[in-house]
Amino acid sequence: MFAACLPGTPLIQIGGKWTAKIVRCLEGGPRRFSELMVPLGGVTPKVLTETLRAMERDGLVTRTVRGGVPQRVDYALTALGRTLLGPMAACCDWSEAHLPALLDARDAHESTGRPAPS
Amino acid sequence: MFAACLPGTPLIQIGGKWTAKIVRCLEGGPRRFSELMVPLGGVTPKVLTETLRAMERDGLVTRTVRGGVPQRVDYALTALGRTLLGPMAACCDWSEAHLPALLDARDAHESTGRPAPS
DNA sequence: CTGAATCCAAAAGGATACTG
DNA sequence: CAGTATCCTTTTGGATTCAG
Repeated sequence: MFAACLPGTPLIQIGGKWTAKIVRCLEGGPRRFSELMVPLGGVTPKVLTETLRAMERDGLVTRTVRGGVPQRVDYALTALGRTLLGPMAACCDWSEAHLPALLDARDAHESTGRPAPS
Repeated sequence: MFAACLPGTPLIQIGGKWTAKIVRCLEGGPRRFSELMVPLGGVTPKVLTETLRAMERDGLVTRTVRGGVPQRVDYALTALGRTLLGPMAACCDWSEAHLPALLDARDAHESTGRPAPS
């Protein structure tokens, strides 16, 4: 979802489908596994685990196991992870401002360009 | 590569693997099909066509067929497409500043966390 | 030159069930 | 609660070939 679009380098894509939302969910402080599951809306534990592991590997989040009978694990942004908040905000601002226009264009194109796809 | 990460909306991903680089290639003005092929480094015509068609459908680029014996087609950013340059620059700045740190973290994690994956 | 057609491999994401 | 283990579907991107 987040492309490292340096002109001279091969294209690198950072993160998967859920990375952006996870970063925003962690913006306000550490969250538990289940506290991430719910607001993400329908992500499966397998995918959430994979994504969080990848982000941990990349130094974007920390994973803290806090024992106890109902096990508890906290995820939090690292300093590096917080540096993503800036560009992420730029993307969100763009979405709020221009995504409707993009979707309008998409609808319009489907109406004019291909009236009967049957 | 470009996630519309509004908190309340379902996640929408804008563009594919090459969208970011295409936008940057078009930043300086219209480009022809073959002028996009080369700097993108190894994209196949099929994928480039698909990506450009999607961007045209979304109102991000215009496609202008200029006849002639060697056929010529120009692609250019629309006003909407140019609004992407801002957030895109933020992403590129982030990449330049923090991508090395991310890759370092990735290497370090692979060394410490899993010494013998055989 | 531009791009459509076909076929294909890999990866991402998801459903479901089970474990410490 | 916080995952792990399997299996599966869909999507994406690519190689190759052919056409206007």
